Amino acid sequence: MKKLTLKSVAEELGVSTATISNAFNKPNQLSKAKRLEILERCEELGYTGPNKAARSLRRGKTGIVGLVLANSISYTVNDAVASTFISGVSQCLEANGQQLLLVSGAGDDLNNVNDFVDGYLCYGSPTNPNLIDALSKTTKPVITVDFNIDDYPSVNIDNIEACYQLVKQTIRPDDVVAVIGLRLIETQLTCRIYDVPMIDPVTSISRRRLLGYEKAFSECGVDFNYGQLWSIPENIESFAVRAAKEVLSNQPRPTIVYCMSDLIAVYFIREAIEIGLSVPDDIRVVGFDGTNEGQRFHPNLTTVVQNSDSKGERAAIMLLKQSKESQLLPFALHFGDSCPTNG
Amino acid sequence: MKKLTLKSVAEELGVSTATISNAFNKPNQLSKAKRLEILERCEELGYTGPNKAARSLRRGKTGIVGLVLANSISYTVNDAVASTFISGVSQCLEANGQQLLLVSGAGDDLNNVNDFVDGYLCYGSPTNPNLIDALSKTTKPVITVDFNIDDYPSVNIDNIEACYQLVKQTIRPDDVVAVIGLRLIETQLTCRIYDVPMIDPVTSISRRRLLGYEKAFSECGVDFNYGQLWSIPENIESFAVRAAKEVLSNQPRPTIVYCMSDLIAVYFIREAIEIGLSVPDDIRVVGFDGTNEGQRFHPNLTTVVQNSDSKGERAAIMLLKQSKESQLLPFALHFGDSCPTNG
DNA sequence: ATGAAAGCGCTAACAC
DNA sequence: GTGTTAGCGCTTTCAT
Repeated sequence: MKKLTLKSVAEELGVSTATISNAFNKPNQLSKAKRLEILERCEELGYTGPNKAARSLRRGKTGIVGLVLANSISYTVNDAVASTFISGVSQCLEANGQQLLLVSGAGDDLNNVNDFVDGYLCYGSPTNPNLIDALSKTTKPVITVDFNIDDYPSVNIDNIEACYQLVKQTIRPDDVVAVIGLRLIETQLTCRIYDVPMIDPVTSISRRRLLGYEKAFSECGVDFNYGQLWSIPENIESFAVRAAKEVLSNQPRPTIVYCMSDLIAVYFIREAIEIGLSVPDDIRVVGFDGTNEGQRFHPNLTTVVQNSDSKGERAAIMLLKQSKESQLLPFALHFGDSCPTNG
Repeated sequence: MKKLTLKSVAEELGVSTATISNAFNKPNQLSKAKRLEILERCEELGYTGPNKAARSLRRGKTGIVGLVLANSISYTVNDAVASTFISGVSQCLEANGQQLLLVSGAGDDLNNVNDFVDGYLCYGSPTNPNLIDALSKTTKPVITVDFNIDDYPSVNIDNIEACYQLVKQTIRPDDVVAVIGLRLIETQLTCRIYDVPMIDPVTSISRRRLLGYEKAFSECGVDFNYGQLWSIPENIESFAVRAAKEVLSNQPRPTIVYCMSDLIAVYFIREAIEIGLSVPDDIRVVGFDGTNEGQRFHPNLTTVVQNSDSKGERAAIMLLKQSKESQLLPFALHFGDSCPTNG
């Protein structure tokens, strides 16, 4: 069987390549009858239409969107919040006939993908800073989410305000506080943060959350210093459990713990129960994200519900519409059994 | 700034296009000195190397692998088991410099992706049967996972045997049994299955699991008919909760429930506890998959642990190595608190 | 070791 | 309405 190309098919049917191309791409450039006949004969031959790779070379559009993640793909797809974001993105892309290429945030550059994508969505600051550089240099459109690069349009929630409100509505004057953050510093360690310089707030969503907590602590007259602040490098069991154990064994033991993800909160509660504490009676625990698991969990988490899928959808729409205006999305506080309001 | 192409750069440097190409692709086709000089000048100009899309047109390889999912992307990335599979795939692909393109199992065809990928990984039978057709017709290599298409190499676990063993080690002679399956029939409904024809075992992993349960029920002399069999269309809360409620309100109430996913089991237990039952004292619950959440959950699930990430890794390796031999991967039974062994 | 030229498969501009 | 042709950016013979 000979290779099926526009050219070979055109020869076979005795018409020019342009006519075949038009039959597939520009219906009103030729008579309906001829068009239908061509399409039918093509189907007989097994020709499913012009080669998309070649078309993209000519047109300069591939129909593929690159989604640059903060971390490796393998880590990211197992994170409930990120998955929900991807879900929103893909919903929009599927509806618009665009394809989704996942790009690791741990890669060195965009060389292997840049020529295949029409634009980028970036979900969180890539761990490899080279990528930020590559993104700020590319000629393709870029939308950032949960962080910013240069003047690219972005999608965010007001993390500072969310955390501020969360503390305001849960803290009590005599509380001993602990905070478990996520990627507050660039390290692969679970550790307490004393006077280490943290990632800047523009890049780091966690840093912004911390600013919100701190503002409320200070307004409420609650002691908080960086000996009460832990950071874990990734949102996974091993790090979360380790941090939980450290926090729980600290003296005086905290009476309320603010976790920068629901997953951290879930593991924290598990560890607290393990050593015989009652949540929320002995220790109150607050999450962040509003994941399904946090709601399935017992006790159900007090948390900030952010709609990660609509974040994804918005970002994708912005990219497809070439919108230049950044968006600030709403959030909602949810008060579950892990920490009642102070109201 | 003029456009940077192999040609424009070659002119700029006063050498031929082939030389530039060789400098990037075939180091030993030219002197080290010249090569280094060219690379340096290219970097100065901001030329990062030959356009990958054009290269792929010429070479016929893109470095992109298509991962065809059973369902929509948005559904799949939120499924813990599927995410773990994707994780394994991406780990292998990242290590080999390949890119990952996610393809919805609900799409009509592969036309928009086929020319951009070097081959396909298929995780579960696509809901749109057109895709199975498209896959069996493509000239690109295909590896299937958890199901089979024609003679393409595949990766599976022995679902029949796993379920057979699971029942054998948990069932008691006087048990009243219920089974909650996943996609046993093609419908969007949660329902009991009486005499509806189910999807065939070659395509359906759930059907094979059912065969394993049934074999053990029958060997153990436990009654089981399709009035005790429910099916839900997707592995999500709404369907799982509905099925759980139906099962729990059935008379006589089951004493043991086999769920075809850990997620179903988790929701089932939640519902059981909700109506005042004790797990495992009043009702025993068995899952399938061995997800992290199932182990975080209280009570910890009895389940079949399948290593979804190594499944993904194996499948990806097979595709990259062009291996033609199908693989059967091991599984392990885990006995948690949701259902003790009968031994 | 380097350069010239063909062509991967297609689309857009223009000619008829 | 249909055909001819240039060229998207590259790699690969084949000469030199």
